[in-house]
Amino acid sequence: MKPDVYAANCPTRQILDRVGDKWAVLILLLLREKPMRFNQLRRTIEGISQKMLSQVLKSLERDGLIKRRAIATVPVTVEYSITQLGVTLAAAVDPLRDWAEQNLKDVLAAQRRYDSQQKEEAA
Amino acid sequence: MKPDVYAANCPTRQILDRVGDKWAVLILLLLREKPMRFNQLRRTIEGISQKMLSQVLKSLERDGLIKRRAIATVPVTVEYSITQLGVTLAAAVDPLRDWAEQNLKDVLAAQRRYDSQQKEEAA
DNA sequence: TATATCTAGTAACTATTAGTTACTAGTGAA
DNA sequence: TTCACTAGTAACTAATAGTTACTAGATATA
Repeated sequence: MKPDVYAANCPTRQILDRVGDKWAVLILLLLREKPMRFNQLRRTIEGISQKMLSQVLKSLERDGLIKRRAIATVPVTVEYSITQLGVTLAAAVDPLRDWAEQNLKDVLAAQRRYDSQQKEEAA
Repeated sequence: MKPDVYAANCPTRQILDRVGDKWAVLILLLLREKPMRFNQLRRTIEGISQKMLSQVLKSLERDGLIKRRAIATVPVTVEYSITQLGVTLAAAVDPLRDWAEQNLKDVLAAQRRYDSQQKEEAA
């Protein structure tokens, strides 16, 4: 049976929503490079708050995309790393990032066209 | 110069955010199949409200991913269709949808594992 | 000896966004 | 006469995102 992403109860849609999380994707791509600690992630990802980082890490761990390892140092450090499942998701995100980089100019141009059109109509 | 998606001001991140929009992706994939009217979209995509549909259609049009065409019928009908740029974005989203369909079981299993683990620790 | 900094978060609060519901106006059908 | 259809918009509420202050124990700095 083929899943219908347009049905509200479709679980595939839940996963698309999760990928839609702006921070989740960034964290996943970062952890693919190398494991990182909490504050290390916070410093690297500009604009993320402690709360959101904590929240998103938890949900990524819940989904089996990353794993959390507490190391008995003083103070305790926690290392986050990507799982095999996470690696495959990150790979599926790559085409999207590439698209964004390649088509950024076109999108910005379209926005400018649209905005000036709107201004004209308002006048 | 390589864009840094981890920098807050990176325009590529803006595009990732837009793709992150749960409704936008669904609409894009639908319009790739065939052009559709406003209420037709609303009926097909379960759970979307008039307001969100209107909002998302507007921003997709602004980004040059879809185009809007008003047809002089009575009452006026409006047809939305995907642009060439939109087609390329939809293609970049495909691997993601495929990933979701293929790995849904693993993700749900990971969630169950995590949740029962948490319950244990709470007890 | 105080003071600041580091660790990984949590709690309380505010701001922003998502979603709900009712409404527009003109026409055709039951 | 009342309902349904078209494509939205406006006002409101609910949910989520983001901000800020705080925890506790140790180490470095002045």
